[in-house]
Amino acid sequence: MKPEASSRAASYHHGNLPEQALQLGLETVREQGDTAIALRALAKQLGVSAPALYRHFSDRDSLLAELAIFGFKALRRRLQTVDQTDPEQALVNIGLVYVAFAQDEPNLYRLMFGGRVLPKGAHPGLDQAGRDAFQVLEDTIAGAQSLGLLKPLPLSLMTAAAWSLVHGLSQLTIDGHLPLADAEPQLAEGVLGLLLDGSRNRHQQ
Amino acid sequence: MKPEASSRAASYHHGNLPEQALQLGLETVREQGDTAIALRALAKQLGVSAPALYRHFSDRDSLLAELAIFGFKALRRRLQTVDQTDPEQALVNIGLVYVAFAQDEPNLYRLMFGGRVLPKGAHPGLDQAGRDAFQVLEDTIAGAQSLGLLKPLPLSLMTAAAWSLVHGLSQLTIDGHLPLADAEPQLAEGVLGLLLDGSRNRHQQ
DNA sequence: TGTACATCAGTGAACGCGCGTTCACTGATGTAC
DNA sequence: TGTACATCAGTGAACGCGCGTTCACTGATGTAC
Repeated sequence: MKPEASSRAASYHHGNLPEQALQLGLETVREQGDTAIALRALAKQLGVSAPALYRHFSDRDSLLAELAIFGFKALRRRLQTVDQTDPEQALVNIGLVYVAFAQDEPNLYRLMFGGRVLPKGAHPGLDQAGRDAFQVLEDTIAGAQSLGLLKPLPLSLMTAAAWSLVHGLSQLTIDGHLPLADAEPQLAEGVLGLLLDGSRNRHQQ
Repeated sequence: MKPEASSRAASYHHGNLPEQALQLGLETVREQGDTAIALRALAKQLGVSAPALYRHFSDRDSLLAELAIFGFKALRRRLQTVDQTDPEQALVNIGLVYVAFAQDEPNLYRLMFGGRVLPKGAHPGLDQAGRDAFQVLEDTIAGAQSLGLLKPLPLSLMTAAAWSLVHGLSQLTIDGHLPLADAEPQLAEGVLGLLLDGSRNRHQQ
């Protein structure tokens, strides 16, 4: 058992370097974006030599990947808070929650979907975390579709449309191209409503 | 008049350094992304000293901004090629052209919408170029709306929805999260169709 | 047409910087018997 | 309970690097008269 693992750091053996490195890395990303992450600077702030980090992260990209994984897990958790009892409401709400996440965590969201950083496939854990988050969205749509609420089009098409819309709206708002949610709170709802109207099965009932 | 401006460079006075720097910068972005842009490296490749570039660009960011402006102008030009005679067809086509542009120029598109690079407002010319491109999209929607083809909702809402969708679809495909256009050519059309259906004025005629 | 001068567009050298990463190492911990 | 040993998690020093940017400068060009 680790001696007082969480409270005070041991002198030589640090005890929870990886956790603290990720924690500090997360704060750095949040405040200054992913380009501000530097292993040397991180180590210095943690009071540890730079090579020590290489015990726990094979290189800078791996640390960034772990931060992105953390982001996807957080996103997934947020998406899972959406009440699924009313499938149609759930569709709108999951979109709103998605966009709200991006707006709460702009820099983390940019890292997750940076594109420049870490080509897909380089970090299997990252790809999986992304798929896991995406899965919640897809399940919600599949649920509504199985009840006949949505057009009988391929699920992949419906989810691609929904994901594109919320992702685009997220990016454009956090980059200042469109007004933020708190500036125009009904924007996201209106936008989602348009897509939902187009996805609805009108021949039903 | 400049002596043989386009053909051969003068020995001391270069003649068209800024143009060549942008040209080479553009190639670099296209091939390696915006993070690969370095003024010193650029100067070296152009056979010129690094400080020479500072005659024409106040700093690295200004050069990046000019490349992004070029990108927005190119996008605008592409969007303007869309035939506007049938307003409804134009809506779909402008979306397809938008996404095709991003897929043809992934790294340039990422620079234009990077978010990390150059906070909005820092480069007035860049913001203007972005608005100019966006304007073509908005005009197309306004045209269709004025004919009563679309729901009588605020234009800003309709354009936000359309832009979000095409932007999101662009980003997700160029980053490998969704299949590319040539892998699944009908995806973009289907996605756009869903939004269009939701935007149509059903009480008309 | 010629000349003085301002301006423009380059130059080489240097500043100061922090970066990622590797190396050979040492101190601390865990484990088998 | 004690000891030998493997393993783990740190260390300081160094490599090699290219970066953005500033400085004082010089060569080339354009212009007024």
